[in-house]
Amino acid sequence: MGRSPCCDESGLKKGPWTPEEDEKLIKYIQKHGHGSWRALPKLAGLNRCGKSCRLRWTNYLRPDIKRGKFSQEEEQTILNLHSILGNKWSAIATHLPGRTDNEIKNFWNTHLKKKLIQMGFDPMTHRPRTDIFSTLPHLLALANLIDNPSWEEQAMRHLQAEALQMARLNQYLHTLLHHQPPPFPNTTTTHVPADMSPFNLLSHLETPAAPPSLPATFLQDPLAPFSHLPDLQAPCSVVNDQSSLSKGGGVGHQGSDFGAMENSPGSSSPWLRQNLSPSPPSAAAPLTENSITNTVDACSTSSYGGAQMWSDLLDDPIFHEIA
DNA sequence: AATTCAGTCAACCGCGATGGT
DNA sequence: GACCATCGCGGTTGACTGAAT
Repeated sequence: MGRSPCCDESGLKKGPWTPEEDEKLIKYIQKHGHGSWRALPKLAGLNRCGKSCRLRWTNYLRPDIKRGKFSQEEEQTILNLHSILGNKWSAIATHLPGRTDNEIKNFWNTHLKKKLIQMGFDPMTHRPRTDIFSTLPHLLALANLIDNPSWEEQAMRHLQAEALQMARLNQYLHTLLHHQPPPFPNTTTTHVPADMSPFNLLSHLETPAAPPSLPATFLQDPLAPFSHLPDLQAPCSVVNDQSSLSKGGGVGHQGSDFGAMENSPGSSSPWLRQNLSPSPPSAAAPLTENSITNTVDACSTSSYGGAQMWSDLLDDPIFHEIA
């Protein structure tokens, strides 16, 4: 339980590593493996603490480390995983081969976080921000509407776009419900069919077909269909499954992801995903009146994050003003 | 050319978790 | 069960670099 004293020891070198130190560390680990990190520096002839050696190896010297810019795919994967896992950088890193948790964390803090903020999303919850600053885009949009002679048309488009999000959310929930959850004897070792992965399900949301109404039992207790699953609260099984997501979606997640979807701050990732997609919502297939009605009914009563989105929307005076 | 500023990223720090005795 | 050593994680810092002034 106690803290490691290694970094408190005086006389040990700190700061940037020299090429000579790197070489010593690489040669030693290649020959002997790292074994005990605490013992390693002495054995390798380094005047560093074990912690520093471990960090240098795992974040920089490891042979399988991928360098260079993050691809669009990697960026999307990070966004998706962060919406579910939060700041679990090591867990996210297990789904991005060759990337370190430190690298992903830095990329998040320097790029993705800002990107989300600029788009009006809370980077922690992945949901539209409701504070004073985030209403600015709304205000600007409203100003445009007032200035524009065809504001009714724009308002209708705005409403359609919002409703489209709800329709997709509804469809997503429906898809979740209609996949029979497999028996999970053990959450850490069991794989689920590919389609059970929330990310694979997300990919089904391309077409906003008229979503069916949700069963009343679901509206009362959305988690009930999954109540037999062990450990609904813990999203950590994602961490244990090294095979999913980044490897092309061939293998899915474990069942506890449902718990993660429900309990994690980022349960509105479909919403975010749509908003980050290159094509604007209004470019998608038209909504039917029925789908909008169903969506509003479902989302306003379910406990899924979408309900909160909807209630946020209803609480938004600007939304009312436009409507 | 010098200075300032902002962005990036390697490295450090502190804490909790884990495993051994 | 208590204690201790070690590991691993996430937050933060600070050096470095390139762009802007």
